Amino acid sequence: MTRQLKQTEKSPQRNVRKRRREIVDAAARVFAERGYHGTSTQDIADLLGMRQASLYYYFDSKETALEEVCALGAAGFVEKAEEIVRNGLPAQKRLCQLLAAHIAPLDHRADYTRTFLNERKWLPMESRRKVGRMSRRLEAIFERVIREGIRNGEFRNDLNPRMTTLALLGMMNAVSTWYERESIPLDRIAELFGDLALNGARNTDAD
Amino acid sequence: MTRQLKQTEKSPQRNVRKRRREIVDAAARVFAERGYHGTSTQDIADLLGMRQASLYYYFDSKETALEEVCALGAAGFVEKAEEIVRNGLPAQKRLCQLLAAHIAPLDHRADYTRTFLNERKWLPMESRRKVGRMSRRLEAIFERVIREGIRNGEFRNDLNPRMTTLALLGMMNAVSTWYERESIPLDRIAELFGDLALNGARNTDAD
DNA sequence: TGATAATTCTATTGCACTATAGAAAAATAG
DNA sequence: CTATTTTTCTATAGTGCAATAGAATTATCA
Repeated sequence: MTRQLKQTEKSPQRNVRKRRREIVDAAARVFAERGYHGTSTQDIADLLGMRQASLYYYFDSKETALEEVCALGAAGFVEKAEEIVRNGLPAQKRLCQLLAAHIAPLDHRADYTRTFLNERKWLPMESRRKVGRMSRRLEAIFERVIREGIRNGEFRNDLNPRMTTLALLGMMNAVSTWYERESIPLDRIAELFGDLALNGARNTDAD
Repeated sequence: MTRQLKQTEKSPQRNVRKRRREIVDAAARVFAERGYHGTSTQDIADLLGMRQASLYYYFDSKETALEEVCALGAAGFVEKAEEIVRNGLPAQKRLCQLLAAHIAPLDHRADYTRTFLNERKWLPMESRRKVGRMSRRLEAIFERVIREGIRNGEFRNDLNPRMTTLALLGMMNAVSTWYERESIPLDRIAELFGDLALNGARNTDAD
């Protein structure tokens, strides 16, 4: 009896997990659309056809839902990047892969990534620091690839790894703000951005 | 008498304009800090040491204050750019000047530019379209300089002017999110970003 | 089926917020 | 000094919101 109860409390049933995830999905959608402060828990419930108060069976607070959305959003960026950084390819190639991998979730996980990018600043201290650490992990990956490229001569040795990282991430993150308006496929964006980052705009054929 | 009254209504006294501007300044500050939906009119009043209701002597609504902040924020970006685009210098030089001019207000008008960049999406239709037009004017300036650079051979002819513009603006706008943390002067950022945009990361001295 | 647990519901509390009304106070002008 | 205008104030209406309490419903399982 005690065991049964404990198990129920500690590891929620499959159905609870599933429903919880549906709610997080809905939250991500409205948070991305109207911002955290601009959405009411009623908005989330409406999207699911359930009552506002019923949400509190799954979440302690609106803030908790934001934490979950942001954590998933951040994870979507970091996971693939950690794979790429270790794959042993040339730094140029890895950098392009990092750019492509960073753009991808801006599309197929748009609600999560947009919420992570724009709304994480409203998280309470503790969880804000947590997603902050994930951000820094991602930045460190970019910096590491750039440093390795400089060391082995693929990249210019006067490159500032930190600023280059921030420039590239800013360039990529902004995609989420305009790519719905601009009719251009994501892989083409990745291609063009990779080329711009590696070669710049200047025409080197000129005399 | 009628003349006197009309004058009072149509062109507010110097003091009214001045006080109005103080309120807009305060609004910009809290909007930038806590977001539009995250700030109350009480927050704005607190910053000025006045009563919340007194704000309504100068503004019809919180929304009106946001409109004014965003309009000023947008103007700060466009004005200098329109000067630069016509100055007849080589496209490479003009592009670097555009980048530097775009970074500048992110510092000395930080509250206005951050509010413009992050909060304009909450504006009502009409004024959102108005600041949208200003954004497009700025983008058009970047695109024009890039096209001119391609035509005269300064830039690679396979450059995509639209995507390059969006890449560069994204890169620059992101500065507002991190430059307070990173201890690096703005002119150095402009220098590094200009160099990256023109020359890319690749080491062209390598064999 | 009937008992127990899981899930969703109705109803409500209490608070924070925008905006308005009109009085009070301060500034300005005759 | 008095009258008038400008500015700020107090007080409050009205709304929307997050969160809680506890009843009703639905699912699970012996």
